[in-house]
Amino acid sequence: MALIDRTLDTIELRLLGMLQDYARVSQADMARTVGLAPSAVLERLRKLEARGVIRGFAAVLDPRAVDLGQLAFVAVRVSGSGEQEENAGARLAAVPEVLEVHHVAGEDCYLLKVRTRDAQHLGALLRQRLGRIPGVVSTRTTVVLETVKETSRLPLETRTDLKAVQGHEAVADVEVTP
Amino acid sequence: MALIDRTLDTIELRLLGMLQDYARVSQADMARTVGLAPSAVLERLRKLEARGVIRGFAAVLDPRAVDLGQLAFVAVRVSGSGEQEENAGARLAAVPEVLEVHHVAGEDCYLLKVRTRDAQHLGALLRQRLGRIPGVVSTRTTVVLETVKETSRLPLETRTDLKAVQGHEAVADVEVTP
DNA sequence: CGTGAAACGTAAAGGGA
DNA sequence: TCCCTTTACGTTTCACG
Repeated sequence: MALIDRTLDTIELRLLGMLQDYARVSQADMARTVGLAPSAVLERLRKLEARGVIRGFAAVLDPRAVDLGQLAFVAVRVSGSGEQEENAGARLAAVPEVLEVHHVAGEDCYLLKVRTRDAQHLGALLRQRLGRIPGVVSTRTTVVLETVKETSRLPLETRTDLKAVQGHEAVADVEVTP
Repeated sequence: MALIDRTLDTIELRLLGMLQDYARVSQADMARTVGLAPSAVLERLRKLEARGVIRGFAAVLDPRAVDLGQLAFVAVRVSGSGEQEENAGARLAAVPEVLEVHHVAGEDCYLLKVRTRDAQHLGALLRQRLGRIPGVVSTRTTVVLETVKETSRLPLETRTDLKAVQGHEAVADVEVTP
């Protein structure tokens, strides 16, 4: 797939930026902002989704409002063959309270991001659900006291943007002697 | 605010579930699914947003597609007064590549989730941007080799749901002798 | 990529349980 | 308070140029 690495143009970056800020923005608004027809915006969005650049659209909820006020990171040590290790990863990922599973460098094989109601429920999850997964040898938990920032918004390179600005609007503000 | 702890009913949980799965779902679709008029759905969504239950709607992008293929978790040790500590947290949070800043229990004050282009850029970020923040004493970085699961979807209690099903559809499938 | 028209969705007003 | 219907307006979608 040569397409997967195809670079994103200015318009696509601006569309992605708008969608990261507010996924329910209308195509018409995007069209007005980037100066395209709505149909062209729709086409670009479809292609971005097909290319896998856009993975999905998610509502972001307040964890406390759904009784998941306790956040923790859990380092899980796994023993056994590579196959058994992968299997443990998949079983960790299958737990709904486990929001993230990362395979990390170092002695602790997996790093998990976990949300539970409170510390008690966290303890129960560790012992009853995670600890019982075959291959899981030990866990080391870091409890989060307060979250200062939490976003999935990726910083989009504005380099292409700047280039384009220099090549279009900016030149209108500058004396050019041909 | 007594409203902040008000519990969510079955319909609200279903709306939130739909929005978590696909934030661009139309109100009309939600209305059909939960069996309400579109206007009632609109009203509920507005209240959920006003209550802060819904924090926002975000597009989820493939980090590699925007040249942020290197994920890492960074434990940051901070020295100084409580005020200086908070200030360091705010400055860490201001870095776009720093997606999350959590204040954690234990000797390492902050745990960060960071995305960069590659290991080189990660190193540069650590030295040039994070290391220069006043109060930051040291950092310990865990590099992610592979992400098995990464979602922001919170598991919603289906207990209320099940009750409702028992009270409605389920009874239709069951012999009831009055 | 844009146009145009049909199909569809949204949001506000008004009223009822 | 919560929900419904109605209605005017905006948006999405698709065939076509």
